[in-house]
Amino acid sequence: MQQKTFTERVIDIIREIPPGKVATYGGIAERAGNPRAARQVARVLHSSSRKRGLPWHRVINKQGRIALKDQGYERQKALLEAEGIYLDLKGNVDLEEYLWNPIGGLI
DNA sequence: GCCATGGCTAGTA
DNA sequence: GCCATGGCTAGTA
Repeated sequence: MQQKTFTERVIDIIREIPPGKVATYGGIAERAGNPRAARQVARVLHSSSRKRGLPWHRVINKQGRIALKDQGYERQKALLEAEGIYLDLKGNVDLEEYLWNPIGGLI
């Protein structure tokens, strides 16, 4: 029986983030089994969100901010707003309101 | 093996 | 500083 790799678990988790909610790099890494592998989540997003069709835009940093810059920032912001997520003037998302809580959602 | 990568982050000066 | 991958290199058989 083959265990899933860290990367596979990360991908599965990202897939589960529901529309209108967001998750953080660190939070995803933690759920996937390694709280310190946040950068790994970023790498996965960068390398396979296109081919795997992941909802990459629903992943932001722990400060509630979009990590991308320039065009990437604009694209992500537009996609989040299209799902009803509000970003303030500084581009901050209120994690209290929008952070996905997988516990409640899976029970 | 070694090294770069990468959309991070906890914890200092 | 952290760390899971992928790619590339040296050094054996």
